Amino acid sequence: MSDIIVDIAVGVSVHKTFHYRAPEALSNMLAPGTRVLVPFGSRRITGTVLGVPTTAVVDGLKHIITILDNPVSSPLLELARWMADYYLHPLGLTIESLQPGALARIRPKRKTYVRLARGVSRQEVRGRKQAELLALLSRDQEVERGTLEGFSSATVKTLQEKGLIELSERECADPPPSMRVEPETPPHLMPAQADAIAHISQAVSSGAFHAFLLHGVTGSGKTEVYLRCIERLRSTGLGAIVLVPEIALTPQLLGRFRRRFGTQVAVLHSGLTDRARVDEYRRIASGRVAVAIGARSAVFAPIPRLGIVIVDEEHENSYKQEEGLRYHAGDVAVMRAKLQSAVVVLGSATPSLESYYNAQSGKYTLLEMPDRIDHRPMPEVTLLDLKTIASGATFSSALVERIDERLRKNEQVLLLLNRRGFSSVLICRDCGVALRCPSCSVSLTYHTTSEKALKCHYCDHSTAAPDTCPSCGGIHLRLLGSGTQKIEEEVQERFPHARIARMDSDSVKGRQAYDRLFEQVDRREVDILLGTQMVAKGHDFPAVTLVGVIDADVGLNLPDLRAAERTFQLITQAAGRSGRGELAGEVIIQTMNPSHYSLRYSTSHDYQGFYQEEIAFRNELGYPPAGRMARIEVQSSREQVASDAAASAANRIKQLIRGSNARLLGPAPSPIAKVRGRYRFQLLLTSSRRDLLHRLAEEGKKAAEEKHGRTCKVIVDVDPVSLM
DNA sequence: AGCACGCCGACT
DNA sequence: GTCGGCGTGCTC
Repeated sequence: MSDIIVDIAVGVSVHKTFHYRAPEALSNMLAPGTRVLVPFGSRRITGTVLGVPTTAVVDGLKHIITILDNPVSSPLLELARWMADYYLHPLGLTIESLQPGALARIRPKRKTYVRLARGVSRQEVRGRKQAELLALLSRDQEVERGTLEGFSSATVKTLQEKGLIELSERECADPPPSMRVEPETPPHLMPAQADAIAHISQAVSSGAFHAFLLHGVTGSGKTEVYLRCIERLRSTGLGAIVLVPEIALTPQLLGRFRRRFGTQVAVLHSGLTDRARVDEYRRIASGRVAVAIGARSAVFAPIPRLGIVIVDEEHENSYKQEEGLRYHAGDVAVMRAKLQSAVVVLGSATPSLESYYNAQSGKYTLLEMPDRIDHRPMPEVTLLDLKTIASGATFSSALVERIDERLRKNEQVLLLLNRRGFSSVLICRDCGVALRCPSCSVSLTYHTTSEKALKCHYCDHSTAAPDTCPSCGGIHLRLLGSGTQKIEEEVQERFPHARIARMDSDSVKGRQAYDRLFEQVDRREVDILLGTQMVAKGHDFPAVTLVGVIDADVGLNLPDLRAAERTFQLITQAAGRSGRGELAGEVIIQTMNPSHYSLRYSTSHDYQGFYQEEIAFRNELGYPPAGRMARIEVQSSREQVASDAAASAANRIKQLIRGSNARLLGPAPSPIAKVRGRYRFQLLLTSSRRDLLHRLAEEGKKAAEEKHGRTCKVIVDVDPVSLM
């Protein structure tokens, strides 16, 4: 029999596909999406069948080695093609990143099941144990071997040999051991919630693609909307994907989903072992799961019949993958829904400018939930001008008074300072030099945890803090700028009887610590919770009645087009943690810039106002969402190499750009010019046309690579989020 | 991305 | 005399 030829995307960083031979007998097992093992040079690598090429050179083709299981379904293959094209990433690698890396390695768990042999009439047996087992099986039909307690293997074996029972081995269908499920009584709905549910469910039942932006203020009950929409979906046999920021995967949120959907929930998060992740993946693919919930990569959950994709807190930056395949899970969710004729719901109290823009243009349907549940009031927000209080003081007297008041009333306080460590700079008073990271162009942060150390927040560099200036030998070293560690000390001094907990990436390492801290706050074992942006994200702490923002200006002056948007989101989200329970909430924001629009609109809970002002600025400069953007970054351990390669990219782009509406910014050193010993230069491209932008980015990349082949790394980032 | 091939420095 | 540095070219 002759061979067929198939087109294969290999899991290698090459922007083309390869042809392989396979016996014709296997042709019906080589549908597009089939995963295969192929020889590639001197190696064996995995690849994915794309189809049968129309024309092919027949000479010198190698044979496929084996066919792997877990094919990529055709909508997911289609999605991968779109992503590879949109994010300018090799198709083979893109496909591989849709599945857990360990999928091919880890075989499904198999268990042995015991049941009565078919067609055998009841027979008397001599052994008492044997009779018991037969009785058990005639009642329970089929039992997993491992659960048969009190029956020896001899009993089972004898009955099997007599032909009275049958053993069969297969993949176990058991859901993973779950927490106790206590079905909760769903709360009654606000009219705006009912309205949103009706719109979304109607779209789901129409069976056509539809995108919604659910703009609901903090505490308006967005999660309940998601739960109800998924509940309605279940009767139709369709499945759901719920994306949440990693940080929001708390026992609180998972508990709510598990109470509603029991074992029909599959959770994918970064803390899973390879085995657990693969098991969950297979369980989802088998169609036994109604809801797959997880962070960014859960957008690829292989739900067979997809009805709805929900992206909670869609404005969160963590939806953007910042390495390798630089996709945005929210955008991918919209495309996936489109390809599977499903509905996508993007939910947020502070939508990204991009999403609100799409809602304004009619691409998404806007659903508004302007009120908190049970008509609870929005917290009252006060801006405090730090310029009017004693310089160097961390706390205004107003904030101290308010904290005191809450402590007396036994209510909880949440304090936000988006800067970790103790002090952001250690500076020499004699020569003025600040201690900097040897591998990155940033100053080192002073940490007091365990030993007094200077740490870099961009690489893993860490040294003991010196007593004398390494540059001039001076002994007058001074700490400038406060982080959460320092504030924690100050708070403890000012409120010696308060129970204080700190929440930042230093104090909360790993999921367990995070969950534990959460439960402590829930059980009211903490009076003051202090932390970085971590404390502001999506949590529901009903006893918090005061939120204090210690320094709202952190991040406001960064050289980043989204600095104002990020500040507005962070402050609004932090403020939204206040007054979610029965008691009214209050918010105090300390700032040097009380007139800044991102703070003003945040104070009045005015998203619209903020949007109008911000979009005007974006329009003027052609920045997203008014225009599309791509970023090219050139990295090298040699500054000159990076700079030269970036210049070549710029020259090539300038030639191509003439007469078009595209614009080039740069090349310029990245705002953080060196990270981990690598110098970084970047170019920003803007245009209203995506195809043009793609072509320019590709050409720029090629030019940079031609100039300095392997000594530099060139990254293209389509729709960049971080510009640092 | 890897891995082989290839052409120049300090070691048994 | 070789072991191995990493520049560059290719992988059906």
